[in-house]
Amino acid sequence: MTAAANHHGRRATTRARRLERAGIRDVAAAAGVSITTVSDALNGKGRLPDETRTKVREVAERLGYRPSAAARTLRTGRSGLIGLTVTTYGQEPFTFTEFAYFAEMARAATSAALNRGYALVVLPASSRHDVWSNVALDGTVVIDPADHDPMVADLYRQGLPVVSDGKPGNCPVTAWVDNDHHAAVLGILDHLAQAGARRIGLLTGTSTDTYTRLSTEAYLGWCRGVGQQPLYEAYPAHDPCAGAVAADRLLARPDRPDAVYGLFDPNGTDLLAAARRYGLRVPEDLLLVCCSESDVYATTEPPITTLSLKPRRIGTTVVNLLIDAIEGAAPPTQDTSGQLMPTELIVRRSSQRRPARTTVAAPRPPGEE
Amino acid sequence: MTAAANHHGRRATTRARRLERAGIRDVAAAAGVSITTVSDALNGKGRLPDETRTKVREVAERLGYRPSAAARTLRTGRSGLIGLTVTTYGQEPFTFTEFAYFAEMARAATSAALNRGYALVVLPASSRHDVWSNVALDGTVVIDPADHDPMVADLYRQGLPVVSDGKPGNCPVTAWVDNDHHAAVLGILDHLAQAGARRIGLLTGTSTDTYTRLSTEAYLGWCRGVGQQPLYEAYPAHDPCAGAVAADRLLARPDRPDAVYGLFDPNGTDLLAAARRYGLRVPEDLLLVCCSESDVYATTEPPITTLSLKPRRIGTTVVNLLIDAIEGAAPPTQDTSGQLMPTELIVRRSSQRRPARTTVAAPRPPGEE
DNA sequence: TGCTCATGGAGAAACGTATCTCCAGCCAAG
DNA sequence: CTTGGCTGGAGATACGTTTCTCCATGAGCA
Repeated sequence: MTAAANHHGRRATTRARRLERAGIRDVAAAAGVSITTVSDALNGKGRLPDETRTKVREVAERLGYRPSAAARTLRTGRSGLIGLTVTTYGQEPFTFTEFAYFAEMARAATSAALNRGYALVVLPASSRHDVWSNVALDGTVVIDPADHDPMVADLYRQGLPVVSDGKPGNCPVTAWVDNDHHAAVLGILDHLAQAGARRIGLLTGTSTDTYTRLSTEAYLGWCRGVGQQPLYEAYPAHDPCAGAVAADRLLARPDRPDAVYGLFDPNGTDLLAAARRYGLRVPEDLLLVCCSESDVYATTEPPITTLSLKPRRIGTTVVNLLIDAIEGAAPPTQDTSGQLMPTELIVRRSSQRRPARTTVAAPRPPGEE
Repeated sequence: MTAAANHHGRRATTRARRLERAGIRDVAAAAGVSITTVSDALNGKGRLPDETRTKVREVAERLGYRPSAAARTLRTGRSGLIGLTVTTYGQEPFTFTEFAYFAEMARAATSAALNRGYALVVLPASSRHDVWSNVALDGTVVIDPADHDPMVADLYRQGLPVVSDGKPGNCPVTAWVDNDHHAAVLGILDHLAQAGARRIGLLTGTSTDTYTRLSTEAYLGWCRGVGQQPLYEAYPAHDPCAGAVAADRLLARPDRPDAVYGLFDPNGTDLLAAARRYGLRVPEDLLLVCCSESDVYATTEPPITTLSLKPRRIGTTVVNLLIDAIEGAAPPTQDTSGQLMPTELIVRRSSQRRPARTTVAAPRPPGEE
């Protein structure tokens, strides 16, 4: 008695109880071949004549056979699943301020993964350890890991490939990708200075993530270099209301800036509203730039110059690096390799001061134009 | 010789080859108990004194034991994974126009799933059959299923619970949730009429999805009811450029509407821009409402009245219904049960005509106020 | 003493696949 | 006639759990 027949007998007795899906054994029995042959035929392995292959495939199709992903994963050690880890504030996954960025990035990452036969699982960075351990991952993408992130360290220790979006603070990862935030900020400040700005302000965040830290440092360094007094307001970026308040505060200062760069997506509208309250015209009295992926800034009045972090490119790169690591089965190297991606400044009217069309006198005449 | 010891011996010989994670057998051996005891201790089952439980847990912790999700899934038949199926246009998952809606909905769905111990897997609705069959799902959420959706039918046939966001055209699902689009559109049209509108136009889509169809039908029905000539322009909603063109076309008509409702998120800015081109003031010359989840319409000039579909509530409901079906193990009933969720109209200045503050004469005096 | 129960825990059978090992048959070359 | 290689395919094992079944022990009770 063959194993298949044996199984079939057992299966037949329990069939009445619950609806059972056809397994590889059923296909083997129906095709009159062994399990090995079925597996080889369907997976294109082994040495089989095409005749046998097509016959097995027909039978499998007829029975509506779907291989068990769980069994395959158990056997091969590969699940085809990639974790997408997002930072959480409170109950919600991913922050409000990073919303557009995250959505674009996740979309690109999803596409890239699917193109290579993987699927993405969205997981929270903190807590819910139960969920984490319940899903078999081949690797993980971490967005904006915190300094000394315990979760990342834990994953890495388990031998799981980890690629982060954002240079990791102080935890080992297989690889990382990040924007060149330093260069981006310097570029914006130079752009504003060329447009005539003399006192450039910054709207920044209070959190310690890499993006905020690097950007603020670049700003301070630039100020030091050109001898400008730093003018900035920081607020908790995850609080959507705090941004408007901070924007107001920045423009209410006695040493009011004549240009502002806002690090977060909603800063553009917040600053525009604040400027309106103080009767400041943009760009005549106030130059504006903010970091955003949203295209609403193309249609605001006036349109606002934005810095795009190109999240699509980042999402694609991160996933491809991760899958390379998974399939290369390269043991995570000690010296983690990083990659800096360029950003894109989309110049619109809010940061361009043309020869005044009206008779308005700018706070300072554009000296270095 | 016990099975554990036997295993341990075998394991020891191969240890040198690859880094092996501790399995349940290793924990059992180290704790001096059986595999059964370890499993029971860690899962809170069986009859064990607390003493044994804590000891086993300590040993497991010390060895860094992580149960294999694949093995557990294979054994229990539950993966804790829920598919989130998104429609695709071309290569990209989820459409551009549904972007904010989808992002919010997905976020809520992710939270809801995690709260109940499940994780979400993002999957494309079309093609990539290989990826689909490679992941063990407990159930699937389908966003906006197409009429006679073959994928949904296939999933359902396999006995997998399927819950859809959007009333399914003609395919069986376990349950569905949708907004009351009919009531929403009627509410908006009444709102506009009360604000003085006499010729309400509609910016709609050319696709056949439920949302577009129901909304358009409601509009046409309303027009018939009040005896207004329908004024609408339809465009392919997945093309971001086509919207601006359609908005322009609608306002360029000889029988130009004095109020417009736009079905899609970008319609608000598109219509505002078009109105500006034609020298129409909002709301004095043109009342505006659009369906959007974006809060940028709170800060446009003027702020635009929007209809929110409350995607968060939908995402949460859909996931909870699905998990109920999964855990209730209720066999999918033939008579699929649906649920209508209310929408929310956020009234802003663009749809309100107050007693004219300036000396402007509105196209028609607000007769029915 | 003999019987019943409750307690604590061990053994072993699955779950459904991939794959390693090995065998039978056949044909050609020595 | 023997040997060796190639073809087509069968058997059996392992992946790491969960869980069903069952046994040993000791206490309580007649």
